[in-house]
Amino acid sequence: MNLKELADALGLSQTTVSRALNGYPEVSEGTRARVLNAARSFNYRPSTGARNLATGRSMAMRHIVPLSARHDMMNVIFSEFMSGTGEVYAEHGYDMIVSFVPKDKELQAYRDAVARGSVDGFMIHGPTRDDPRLPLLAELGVPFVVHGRSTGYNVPYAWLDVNNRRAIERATTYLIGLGHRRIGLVNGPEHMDFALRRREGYLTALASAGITADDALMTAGDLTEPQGYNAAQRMLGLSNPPTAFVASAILPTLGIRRAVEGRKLEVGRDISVICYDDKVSTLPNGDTAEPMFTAARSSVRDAGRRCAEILIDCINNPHLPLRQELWEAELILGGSTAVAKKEPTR
Amino acid sequence: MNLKELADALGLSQTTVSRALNGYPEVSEGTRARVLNAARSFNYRPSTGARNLATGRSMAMRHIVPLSARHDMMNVIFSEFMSGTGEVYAEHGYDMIVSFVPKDKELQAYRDAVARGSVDGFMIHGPTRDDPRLPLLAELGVPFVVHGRSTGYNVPYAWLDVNNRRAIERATTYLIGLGHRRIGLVNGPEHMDFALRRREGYLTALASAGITADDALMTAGDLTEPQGYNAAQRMLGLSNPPTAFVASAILPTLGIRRAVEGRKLEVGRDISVICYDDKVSTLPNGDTAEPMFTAARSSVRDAGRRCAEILIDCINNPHLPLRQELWEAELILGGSTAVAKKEPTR
DNA sequence: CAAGGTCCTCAAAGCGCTTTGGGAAACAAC
DNA sequence: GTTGTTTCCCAAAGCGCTTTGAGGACCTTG
Repeated sequence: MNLKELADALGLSQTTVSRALNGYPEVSEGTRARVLNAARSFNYRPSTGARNLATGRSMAMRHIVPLSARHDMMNVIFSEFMSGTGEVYAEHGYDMIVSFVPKDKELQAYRDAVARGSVDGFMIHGPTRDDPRLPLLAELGVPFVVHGRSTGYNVPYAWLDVNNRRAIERATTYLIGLGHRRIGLVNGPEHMDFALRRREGYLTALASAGITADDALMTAGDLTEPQGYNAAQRMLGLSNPPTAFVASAILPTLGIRRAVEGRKLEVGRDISVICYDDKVSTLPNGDTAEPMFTAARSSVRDAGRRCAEILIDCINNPHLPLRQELWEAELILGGSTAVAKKEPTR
Repeated sequence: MNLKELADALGLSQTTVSRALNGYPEVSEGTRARVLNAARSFNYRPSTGARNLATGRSMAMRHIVPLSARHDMMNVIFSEFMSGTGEVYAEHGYDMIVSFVPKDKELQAYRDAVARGSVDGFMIHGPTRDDPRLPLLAELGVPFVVHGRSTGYNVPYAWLDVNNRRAIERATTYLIGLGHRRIGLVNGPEHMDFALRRREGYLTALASAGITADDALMTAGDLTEPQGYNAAQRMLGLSNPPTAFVASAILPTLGIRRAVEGRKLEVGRDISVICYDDKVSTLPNGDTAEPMFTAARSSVRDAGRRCAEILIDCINNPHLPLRQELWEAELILGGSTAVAKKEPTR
C-alpha cells in the first residue's frame, strides 16, 4: 500500500493525503480524520526511502564504532550508553544506525555516510586526545555530539562529559584524608581523553597533599578484571606497597579484590579501594543497600539519553549555540574504604 | 555531487556511469576505470534514499529490542552478539539499525519497518517459549534469523542456537561424577527459551543419576551478580545445603563466589561451581592460563557473525531451505570444581 | 557492399514521497 | 451582482538513483 493507492481508495489526491498525515493545516479536520482512519486500517506507512529522497533528511543517527574498540572497556559502557541514546531517538522518530568499521577506514566511514545522505547526525564515542574525528566532522558540516571531550581540539563543538578529573581528584583526596599515602592508580587506556583527565585528577590530589607521585603505582590499560588483578598483584608485591587503590571501572576493581584476597587481606579493612563506577545495572553494586564499593558514580544511560537530546536539538536548531554540559559524578560511600592501618615503611 | 553531475563531468550518460559503478558488463573497461577514478576523486557515493527507492532494497538489517530487556542479562550479551553481526553486515554492505521500543509496541514495530520498506531482514534476539514474533514475521514474509529457538512454534524458520540443554546436562553430570548430590541451579529468566532448555538439561542429568530434584535448589532470575549472591546465600543457609552450583552466566557466578567466601568457604575446595560462560572478553576467565571457573563456553560474537551470514544468505537465496544450526558448547575445566568433600546429611 | 553481430552508450520511465503554485468552491462584504 | 477572502483540495515537478528498450558505431562475414 503506497500513497497513491491510499489516495485513490479515499478519492483524494496524494497531496491532500500527504498533508493530512503530516499534520499540515490546509486540510479540514473532517478529511484528516478520514485519512488517518484509512491509513490505520490499511496499515499504511510512508516509504522511508522515498521520504528521504523527497525531504533530504534520513531520520537516522549514526554511531560509527571502530572494530579495534571491541576489546576496550567499550563493550558494557557502549551498550548502556547506546540504549540510552536509542530510547530517545525512538521517542523522536529517529533510527539508530550502528556501523562497525576497521580502524583504518573509520574516517572514510564518516565521509561516506555524509556523501550518501544516509544520516542526519553523528554520535561520537570515546574521544581521544586530539581526536581526528572532530575536525573532520566540522569540515563536513554535519551535526554531531561528543560523549566526552577531546583535549587539544579547541574549536567549539557540542559535548557532554562527566567531570572525570574532579571525580578522581575527590576520590583520591578522600583516601588521603583516611591516612593513605601510597595509593595505586589503575587507569583506563591513556590515549582516551577520559583516562587522561582521571590521571590528572589523581596527580592533582597527590600534589595538593604534598605526596610525590610514584610511577610504580600507576598503570593504564584495558579496564578488564585481569588488568586489575595483574596490576594489584604487581603493586602489592612492591617493597613499599600501596594501602589503597583508585580504579577506573568496576571490572578491574573486582580484579583488585581478587588479588587482595589472594594475599589473605581484606578489601575495606587492610586495603581500601575506590572505583569509578559507570553504573551498569547488571554488575555488582547495583542495588544492594550498602554498596560493596566506595565509588564515584554517574549514569551512562542518562548520559546517552541527554546526548541524544542534544543531538536532536542541534539538528532542529542549527543556529543555536552548541551545547556543552559537564556533569559531576557522585561520590558514594561503600564498604571498601577504611582508615589506613599502618604507614608503609619509608 | 550526484550521479547527474558526475556523468556531466565525465561527458557520459547517467546510465553508463551507474552501470560502470555497479559492475555491469555492458561497460568497457576503459570507461569503467575512468568512471571509478572520477567517482573517487569527487568522493561520490550514491544516495541511499534514492537507491532504496529505485531498487526496493534498503541494505539494512534491523534489530528490534524491547526496552524491558534492558535489565535482563541482555546488556553484555547483546553488545557482544551485535558487534559480531555488525562486522559481517559491514563486510557485505549492510547497515545495522537498532530500534529500542516499548514492549507493548514491539510487534507493531516489525509491521511498521516492513511497511516502510526500511529493512531487508530482521535479527531476532532472546526468543521466548511460544515467541509471538516468529509467526508474525512468517506472515509478513520477510527474511529473519533467530538467535536461539522458540519451543512451541513448529513452523520451520532459520535459527542458530547453542545446545543449551546438552551443555548444562554435561556440566551437571560432571558435578555428579565428582560426588555432588545436592546441586543448586541459578538459572536465567525461565520464560526465555534458553533458560528453559538449560533447566531441562539440569533435570535430565539429575534424573539419570537417580537424584530427586529439589525446588529449594532451583532459582531463576536476571543473571546479575546480586542474583547469584542472594540465591547462594539462601541455599547455603538451608539445613541441607548444596555442595555445588550450576549457574547460567558469569555474573551470578561471581555473586555465588561472594556468598561462599562470606561464609569462610572456598570455591573449588568446599563448594564447586560451574557456569555457562558466554565468553565475553572483558569479564574474568577471559585470558588467564588456568580459567578461574569451570565452564561451558561458547562465543556469542561468533554466533553473531554466523547469524548475520545466515541472514544475508536468506536474502540472497530466498528459495534455499532455511538454515538451522545447533552449536555445542565446550566444557572447560577450571579451578572452581573439586570432588565433593562430604555427603550432606540426609 | 550489404547483412549480421558485438560493443558501447543513451534517453526516458519509473520508484513513492513532499512541496510548489495554483484553482475551484463557498462565503462575506460592498 | 461583482469583488475579495477563506477554505479546501489538486496537478505536477522534483528528489537521485536503477533499469528498460533502443540505437549508433564498429567489426566480421559472405
